Amino acid sequence: MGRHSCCYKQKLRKGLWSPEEDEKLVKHIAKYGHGCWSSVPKLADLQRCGKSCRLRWINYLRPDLKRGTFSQQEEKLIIELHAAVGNRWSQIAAQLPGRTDNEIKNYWNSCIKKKLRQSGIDPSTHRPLSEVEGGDDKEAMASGRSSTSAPPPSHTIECTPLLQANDVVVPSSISISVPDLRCLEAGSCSNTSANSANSSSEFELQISSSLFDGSIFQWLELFPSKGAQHHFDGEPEDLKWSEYLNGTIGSDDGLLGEIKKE
DNA sequence: AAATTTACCAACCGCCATCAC
DNA sequence: TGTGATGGCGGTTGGTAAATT
Repeated sequence: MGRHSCCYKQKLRKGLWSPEEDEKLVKHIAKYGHGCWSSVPKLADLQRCGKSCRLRWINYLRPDLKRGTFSQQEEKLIIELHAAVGNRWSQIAAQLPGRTDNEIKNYWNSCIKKKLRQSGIDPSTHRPLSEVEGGDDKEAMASGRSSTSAPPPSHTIECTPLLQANDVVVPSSISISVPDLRCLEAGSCSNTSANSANSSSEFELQISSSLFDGSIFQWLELFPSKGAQHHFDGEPEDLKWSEYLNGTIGSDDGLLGEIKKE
């Protein structure tokens, strides 16, 4: 396996996306949807591989992205979810409307980890550093894909409206049945049986939000082909795309409008 | 003011899962 | 059933802005 086949093709650009490329991609998706990602570059006249287009769209161009700094509540939720599911960023991102797994991952690695360590908590195990000292299976638990990372004993956390702060009304309740919810606050850890790797990995998230199913089609329903026209005609070149999209589309009425207010 | 370090984040890489043939 | 193509995910890298010396 290895590399995506389309990446072998010649003349594919890499690195940062130019505004022109962004525009092409957004226009194309607004008009046709992404369909098969591998065909997007050709149809949209982009010298990129489909994978790259997908990533760019998901992480940056999607109109339902929130961006900006994470709120306290979001941060708390990330920590809780990380304690529950480990480095399964996509699952965590699913509970944070408008945030991408990449964004959350970056935030985790650059900020939260540090904060937790400073508070004496091991970011991998969510246990007090004093308990974890010695190294052991530190990363093992957090690495989602590792077969040894099967989450431990089951607990349930209920997250009631967590993201209202930014006018984002999301999951009225998230019920997570997880194997061993690690202690989130130093010293409050009562359950230390963190190594039951063979415990059932039952994990279920119930989310009531219907706003972010991550579908371009949903977006297109909300802004039927209007996106392209409305946003690309005669706009200043130097406008940053993210701001551009978020700002303009977000200010539109409808569900996304509500979500966007920041 | 210049050099160096740190922090942040966009994007790439490689792997796995799934699907179609 | 086997194989290749594709989508998706998590880990990692590299560029750059900000902070510090």
